[in-house]
Amino acid sequence: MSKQAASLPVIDLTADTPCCPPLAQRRVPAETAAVLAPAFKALGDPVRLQLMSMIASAEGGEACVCDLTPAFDLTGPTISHHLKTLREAGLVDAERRGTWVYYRARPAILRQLAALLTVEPAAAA
Amino acid sequence: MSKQAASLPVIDLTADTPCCPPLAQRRVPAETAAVLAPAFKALGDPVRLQLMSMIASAEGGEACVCDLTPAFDLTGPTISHHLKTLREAGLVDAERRGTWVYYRARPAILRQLAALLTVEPAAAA
DNA sequence: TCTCTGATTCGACGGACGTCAAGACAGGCG
DNA sequence: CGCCTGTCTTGACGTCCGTCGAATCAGAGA
Repeated sequence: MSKQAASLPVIDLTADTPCCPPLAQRRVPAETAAVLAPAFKALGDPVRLQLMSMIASAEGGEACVCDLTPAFDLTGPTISHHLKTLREAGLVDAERRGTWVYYRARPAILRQLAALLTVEPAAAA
Repeated sequence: MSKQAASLPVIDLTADTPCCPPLAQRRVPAETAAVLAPAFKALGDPVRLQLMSMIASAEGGEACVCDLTPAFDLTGPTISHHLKTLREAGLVDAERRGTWVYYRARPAILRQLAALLTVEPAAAA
């Protein structure tokens, strides 16, 4: 899914307006599923889930690769690969400032994913 | 039948009490990531995302495999395989009634995943 | 009991994924 | 300029994933 944005029906994941009602409310159309599934897939790895959390919860809203890498028993290239996956899924943004590269979360898509998974508190009681 | 908990550090995904603060609020520990990542991974396929939605949004809260299968251009065994994946991820429950098998969503884990992805409306503006 | 239908399991195949070592690129500093 | 540090890309390897056809299992009904 490296070229996920290249030829798929585009849904603007950066928009602040939610594109989709909750998954449990209306059946998710195939095009929506094709666009959002890669984002869930990107979160479907323990390392990437932790990376995402470290970035999103970092002070100032951004985290340096140099702080991320030593938190795992993995090589630099592997962490870089996971960060690229998160980037291509639209979950984070990267910016180089001098020697270091900083990653920043994209809250809009996180909100969309959360909205999709939302279930009414009493819906299943 | 959810064997997903076979050898992992157990977090009770069926509990109604949320186990985790939002991903953007506190760094997700490795054990939590190891438990929740498989659930995201299970949703990381367009077919399973649609299956999940069809089940969760079905009237009566449950859907028959016989209604699910013809909605895709896939063979029965393939759909069955995807349903098994959702089952092992703890996202759905299956029950056989006579000839047919019915699937039902597990709202508790959906709520946990949604809670994990929650970001404060103004937190990142 | 035998058969028919619905659903799952088994075995196999091609492709994608996670990981690493080695090399390339970018920017700061003598 | 040349070196050093930090990050990314490349190429490779083994494993897991999505899909199918064929076989198997579970109930219903004649």
